[in-house]
Amino acid sequence: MKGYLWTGGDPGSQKSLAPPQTGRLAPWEAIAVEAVGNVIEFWGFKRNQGRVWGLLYLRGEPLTAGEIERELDLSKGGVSMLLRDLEHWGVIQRVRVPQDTVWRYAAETDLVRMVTHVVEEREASFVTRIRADLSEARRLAEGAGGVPPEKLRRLERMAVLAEHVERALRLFIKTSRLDVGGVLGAFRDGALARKGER
Amino acid sequence: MKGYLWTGGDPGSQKSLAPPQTGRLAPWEAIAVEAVGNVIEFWGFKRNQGRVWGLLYLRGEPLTAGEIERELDLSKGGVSMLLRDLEHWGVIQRVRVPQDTVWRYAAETDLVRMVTHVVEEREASFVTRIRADLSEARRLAEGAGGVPPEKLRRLERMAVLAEHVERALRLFIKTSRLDVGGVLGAFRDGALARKGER
DNA sequence: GGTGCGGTTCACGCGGTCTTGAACTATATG
DNA sequence: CATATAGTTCAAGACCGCGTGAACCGCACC
Repeated sequence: MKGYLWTGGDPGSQKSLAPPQTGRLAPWEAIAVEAVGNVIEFWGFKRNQGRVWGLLYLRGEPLTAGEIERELDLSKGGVSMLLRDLEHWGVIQRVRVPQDTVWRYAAETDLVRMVTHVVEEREASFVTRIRADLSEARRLAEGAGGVPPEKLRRLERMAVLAEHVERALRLFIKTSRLDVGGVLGAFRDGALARKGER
Repeated sequence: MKGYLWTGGDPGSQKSLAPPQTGRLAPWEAIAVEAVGNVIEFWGFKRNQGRVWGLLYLRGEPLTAGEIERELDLSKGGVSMLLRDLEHWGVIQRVRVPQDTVWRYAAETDLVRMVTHVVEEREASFVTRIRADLSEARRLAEGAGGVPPEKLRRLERMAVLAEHVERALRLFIKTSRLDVGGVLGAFRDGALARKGER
């Protein structure tokens, strides 16, 4: 389950060094983190990737893998992999505190941009694949001979449909991007006074 | 209970190639059917639901459950359930051929409408859920006291983000609908004399 | 060197989803 | 009524993705 972080020492000797409270998440934190988890899962990523990002974002300050592991009740290995993915996608950042040796992780604020980016890529390749399949089918059908022309027409219509769906999708991604551009302004962290940036 | 008479179109097309030539799918059919399966799965439905619809659409004439079972190599029970779902969503139609006792199933042409509809429903309830969670978290956090105001602001920003995403989504669904409206015109079957009601 | 700890990798197992196949219902036919 | 065939339901099992936890790596400090 959890633990494994604790294996070495007795629980009593918690280093006062880092974590203020080793306790669980505050209820409101738990709810918010869970919400992010749901969203991210909905978009086709792993739920825990969302939870990790959510925690990092809510806390605002960089956390260590160990802290994340404890707060979200994940395994050491799991946290490692999740962090790797998130960093790879550029939605979290690995930071080093001056005279500390451990890595800490901080949330980038453009989660959304990353999501749209990855989704876009996924979508695009997927859609092209579909269209390729459909035209392949059409080629075969035409070459085969003996295929009633009205069936060919059906195939053709499917291809048209696919194209239209593709267009709608691209449009969505674009608008989502733009729409989110506005959000990022408000969303972007940093100076409290800074508003309406970009 | 449900179902309509198959006031079938031109008998000529029916007998030419239609007779239970129950071999395997033609290669081009297989490819096309598979493509539909992929699409539908991508949208969060079962792959086989897409394959069944695709087959029915390509064939253009109503097929029996047995034929579907054979062509797509599915189990009897599975076909039954798949057909039930598809019919329930209104993307296939149950038809009865005059002096025959078995049910046959024909593809409606508005697969896309159904997809956007179901997706819309799913999306909508999902998004509202998320927003409810976030405001709940915010309520709790405010009530708890001792929560740094800047954390409250983070929560708030997440809620804003959620709203924006929601807006983008609705927009997508709407445009997709419209976009597809055009498609349906071309997509709608003209080859067979079909009683289009709805 | 050795010990401790942060970090990574990966085989295994759990949990959830989809499919199967058999039991069962319903309906027609002689 | 017996028989056959279409259709439905559901428990059992195949399948697959994810997270776990142990083994492993590497660095720091003693």
